Amino acid sequence: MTPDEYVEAVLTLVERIPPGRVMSYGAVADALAERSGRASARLVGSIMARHGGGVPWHRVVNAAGRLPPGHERQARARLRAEGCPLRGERVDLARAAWTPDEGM
DNA sequence: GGGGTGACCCAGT
DNA sequence: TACTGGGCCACCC
Repeated sequence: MTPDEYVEAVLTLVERIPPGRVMSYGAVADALAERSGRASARLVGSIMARHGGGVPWHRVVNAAGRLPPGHERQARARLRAEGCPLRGERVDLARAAWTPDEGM
């Protein structure tokens, strides 16, 4: 799998996250690990930073439920509009976490 | 090729 | 809860 295809795989998976649900960067990396061979939360983070436009990037947060630096306001507004459980400035991962197998 | 950086993660303190 | 140290992997000098 080429790096370019890996980017596509990440974006495709992010698009499948249902409204009001979220995945952590690590969860995305882990979910793709089986199919791509490589998994790295940092890698997913950099991919979202560089190619995240065009997908619901606000549904991807870090493992602590904190929103992406520089976009907290935007992300929080969109998540709240989707009914995503928020605890202050972070997502309640216990209730909002989503995994690919839930949607299939 | 070598070294710094980042929308990360986990375990310890 | 917050901070630290180590590991991680692609990107950019």
